[in-house]
Amino acid sequence: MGGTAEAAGGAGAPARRRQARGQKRIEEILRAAAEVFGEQGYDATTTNAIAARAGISPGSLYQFFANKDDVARALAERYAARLATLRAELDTVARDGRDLDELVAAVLDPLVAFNLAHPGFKALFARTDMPAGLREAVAPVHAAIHGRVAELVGQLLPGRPADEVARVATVSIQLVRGMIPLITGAAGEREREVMTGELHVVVVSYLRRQTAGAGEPGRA
Amino acid sequence: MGGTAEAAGGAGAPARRRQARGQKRIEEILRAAAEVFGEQGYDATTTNAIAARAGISPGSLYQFFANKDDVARALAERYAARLATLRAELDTVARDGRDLDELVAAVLDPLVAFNLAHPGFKALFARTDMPAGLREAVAPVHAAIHGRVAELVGQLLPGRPADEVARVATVSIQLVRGMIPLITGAAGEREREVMTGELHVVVVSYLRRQTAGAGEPGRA
DNA sequence: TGAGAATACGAGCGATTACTCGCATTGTCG
DNA sequence: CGACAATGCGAGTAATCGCTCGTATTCTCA
Repeated sequence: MGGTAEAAGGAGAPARRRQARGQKRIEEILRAAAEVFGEQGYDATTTNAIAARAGISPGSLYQFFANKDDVARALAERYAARLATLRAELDTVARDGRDLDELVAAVLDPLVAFNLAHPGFKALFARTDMPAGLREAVAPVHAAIHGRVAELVGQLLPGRPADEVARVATVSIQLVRGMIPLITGAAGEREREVMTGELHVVVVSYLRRQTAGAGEPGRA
Repeated sequence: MGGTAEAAGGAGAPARRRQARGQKRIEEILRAAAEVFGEQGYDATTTNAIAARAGISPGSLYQFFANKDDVARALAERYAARLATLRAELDTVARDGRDLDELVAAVLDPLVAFNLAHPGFKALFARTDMPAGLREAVAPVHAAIHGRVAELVGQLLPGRPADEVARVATVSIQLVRGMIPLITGAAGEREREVMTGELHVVVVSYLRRQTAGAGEPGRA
């Protein structure tokens, strides 16, 4: 989880023994990084700014992280771990034979709440064009998220071929990624709720069309 | 339209007389910028790279554009002009009382084709987090696009309050912006067609739900 | 307690980038 | 042709940024 500092080369990394102080620093750095990423975006964020926000020197940051991408990777993995705790609940809800509305709400509501609680999340995941380093850093987490969504979609569309399920999952994720900025960037609480409702409508409408068993994908 | 070079300060700009050679250079610079923006993204694109792609020196670029953002602004306006030519056709289609499928197709198909033909477009418009300079540069064009979509949505949802129409337009645009990378980044022609179909399904499903006259927006 | 490891610092290095400037060339127009 | 403006060049400049390194401090543990 916490930072692959000092050479990601898997072979002979001695893996220095962290002190409690070091673990605390890592937490502070990641918290600071999340803040600045959320405020400025990934590209505009400087490592010195992260260090300053964390109240440490630039050199200290590099005691724990190999480079800027490594900070992003660690932060992404941290987010993935937090999201993973939602998984159990989701599976439970999915197995209960509720209607689509409740199912989608059970997924979207915690997800929206997560995005509001962690402003740095969208800076790492909700971008359409990423610099190469960032893309590689978050790729595994992206894949994990897609896998989980595909599981849910698979339960929703039983008997569909795997590539179709994967496609519906990809599109669903993209819909959420596209709408999240409208929600997190909403002017007030009221507008945020309205936009969250719109996201709900969008996803439900799309999935309903899929469950309706349209034989040929795409338009008539 | 073509580049606000040399001080955007509105007052006493002498507006130098362009020679034919200069106009040609401006075209070449914008073409080069569109290419590099499309390949590298806005942040990663350097002004020197644009100049090199255009086959000119860095200094010559600044003969015509005040800075990097100014290039983006000029390119955005150029795109806006091209898109404006589609407007007349769209209005014609909209007034004919066709069904929603055809209407959406009439909007989306040229739009997808436009994105495929102009790879730099998405670098300027399909981003969720933009650096401040780029946001300001493309803001007017964004507003213009939103206005046109709102017109279409207004014809589709007669009698709805303006803020509702505006919201449906915003969401629709966001759906397209979110899905475009899936289409332009598709592996082959087949996948691209499939993803275009999915975009069509998404937008039609969403709009159908809106036209169905759901009294309260959002979820039940 | 003492030795070695982990943590901490922050000035500054090397590389990159947006942009400039002095000067040469080409076009315009009387 | 001659004067002036527009175009063109590309090495160079100032600023920024990711990251390093020498050194000082704190912690661990035998």
